[in-house]
Amino acid sequence: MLEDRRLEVLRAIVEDYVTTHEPVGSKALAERHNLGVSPATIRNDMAALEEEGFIAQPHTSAGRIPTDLGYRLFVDRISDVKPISLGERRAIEQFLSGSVDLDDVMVRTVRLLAQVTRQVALVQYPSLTRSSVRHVELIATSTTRLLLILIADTGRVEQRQIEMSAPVTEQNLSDVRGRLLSDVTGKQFFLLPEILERFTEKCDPEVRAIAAAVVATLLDAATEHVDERIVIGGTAHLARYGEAFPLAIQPVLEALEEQVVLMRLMGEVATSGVTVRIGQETAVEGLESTSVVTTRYGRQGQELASLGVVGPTHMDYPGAMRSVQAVAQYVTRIIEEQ
Amino acid sequence: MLEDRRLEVLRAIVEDYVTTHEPVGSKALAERHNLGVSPATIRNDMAALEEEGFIAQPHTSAGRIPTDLGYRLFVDRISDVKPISLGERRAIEQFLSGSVDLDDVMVRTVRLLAQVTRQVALVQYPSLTRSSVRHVELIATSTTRLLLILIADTGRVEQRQIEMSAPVTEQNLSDVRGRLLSDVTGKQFFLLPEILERFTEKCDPEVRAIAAAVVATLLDAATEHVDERIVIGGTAHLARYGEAFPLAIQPVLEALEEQVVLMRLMGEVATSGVTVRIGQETAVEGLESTSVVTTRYGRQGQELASLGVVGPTHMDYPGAMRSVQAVAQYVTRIIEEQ
DNA sequence: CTTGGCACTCAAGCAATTTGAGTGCTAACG
DNA sequence: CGTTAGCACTCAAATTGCTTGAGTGCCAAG
Repeated sequence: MLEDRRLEVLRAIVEDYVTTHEPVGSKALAERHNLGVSPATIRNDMAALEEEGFIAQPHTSAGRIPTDLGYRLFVDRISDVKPISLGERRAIEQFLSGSVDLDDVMVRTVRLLAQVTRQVALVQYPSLTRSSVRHVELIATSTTRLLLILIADTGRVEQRQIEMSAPVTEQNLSDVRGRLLSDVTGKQFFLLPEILERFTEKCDPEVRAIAAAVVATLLDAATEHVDERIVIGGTAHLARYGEAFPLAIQPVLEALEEQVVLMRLMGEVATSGVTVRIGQETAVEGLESTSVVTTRYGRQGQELASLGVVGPTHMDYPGAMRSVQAVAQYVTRIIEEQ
Repeated sequence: MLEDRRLEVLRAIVEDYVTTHEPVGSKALAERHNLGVSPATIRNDMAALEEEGFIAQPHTSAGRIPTDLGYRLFVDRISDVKPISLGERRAIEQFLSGSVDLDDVMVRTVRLLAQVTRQVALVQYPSLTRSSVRHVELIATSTTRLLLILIADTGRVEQRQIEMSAPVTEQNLSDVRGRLLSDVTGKQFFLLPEILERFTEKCDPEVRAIAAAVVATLLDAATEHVDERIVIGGTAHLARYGEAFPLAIQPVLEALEEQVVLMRLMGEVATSGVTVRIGQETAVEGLESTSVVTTRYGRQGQELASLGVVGPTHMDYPGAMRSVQAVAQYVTRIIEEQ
């Protein structure tokens, strides 16, 4: 009972602080939320919450603001994530429909997410390793130059140049292409190393050089740095929290330009549900005063990649979680159509 | 003679202001640059320069800062662009070499440019219209679904889905593919509408449906929104000019997220040499207090696209022009190897 | 356990004052 | 005529002292 009210007080503090961005005092709380008790009682609760580390005072004569721990508790136990409205569903659907290719889907998604959450949005390209080969194409662009094109069932396309030391005949190329196609089409990318292990040996001696080069390039293209493509959008929203806040934007922008950081943010995500990392939990230098809300997208049990938003720790968590989840659902659907 | 010294004074003011970011006074000028005259004389020159609109005073008791017009004069008549050092050449070369595909080249270039200029960098993908068809591939991913892949000689790849209402046989597809390949390979993209005008008619009646769909999609992919891909990097540098300056970063970030704005910045560029647009000259809302330094890249007379940097009007123009030009040269070289 | 009362703290805002960098003007100089 | 020293003047920015009031913690009464 008493515990319950304390949580209510914390919720009220978080909600108020998120909207006003100013420390909230006991009086303001009593007025704005009908907690049914006087400011003095709220002060007692606040003292307890502060003792437990959920809220803090910037200075003696100020109100309280939630700590990272406070936000954590709020997210875990207090907030309820409402489903998005029909209007929002429609808006998302409309925004994402009519994409011409995967790049287009990614760009639209990141814009959409940035717009609805009013935060910085991140969208990772569908993982190659987790998808299957739709098609492989092998083209001679000159007698000694080949172009290998990989197409995944997500619509993702990778291409690599191959330089051959000896000229290649169309006949030989066609031979390799045919074998390759029948071996790998429809297979999952992560199985390719195994599948192609004996590919070269099984070829006629005269095409072995080609086969070897192609297999090497293909495996390289299918595994190397391949899940690293991430699109960012909405960075302008960072500037909104002008300088008033401990959120200095330079380190944040810097962190978001680091591939390693992005990979960490998008990679370490629970396979189901929405992941929220608050402040220090991001474990990234420069993002100490931001929170990251992410989720995976792609068919259940076979998630392709992650998407999410980055914002100040005093963000609207329920709203962000809601939007991230909804967008992930729609992207999943769109990608499956590709 | 007298005119000469005035220009020297302007140069000194620009150089000092660019490094210190503070209004410069007559005394400081006399000390730091050996102009051979006393502060009083410099004051007279400054009064004249102010009269002509090249410099201004933020307030009565402050030094002078260059106006946009002042920077203009500085860029046009005063600054000399030194060639880059051997070390820098090496660094650029090393940074760009070893790219695996076009996307990689673009990403590396934008990072490089942002790093050396310490500004926001913009790099536009090579224009399709200005390049030629290296290869076209047409693949059935199901009986009624085709995938069209366009490969330009710049290494750029575009792909589109085609939905057919009736099933397509491999035979018919192969027929269309063969005709298409022999018609368009090696041709410049902007000639395609003309070249393919009668393509469908010339086909056998039974493949006309396919031909029509393919031609329509191909022309669409080759012309529609196709030069709009621009990569941005180094936005963190914007935050460096903290809030101290009239350069509020939010409008700048917002502008840089607008496709239309980017196109305008990258599009309206002289075909040769480095273009500098200062302050208002950018003609973009939100970029009034920034300057844009751009140049085209790609073989002379057949430039493929633009690249450049965006920074505060009080930027190091000679340095930026130098770097932009040097990077453009190297990118041209790299792209030709692709 | 709750609440009104009250003394206490301290950031933030305001006004008054000082400081000094930088200017424009004038008169003298070569 | 261009240059320069001298000097009065201006005004942003920094410093200081003061006031205000939001918000607190604690205590005693309900």
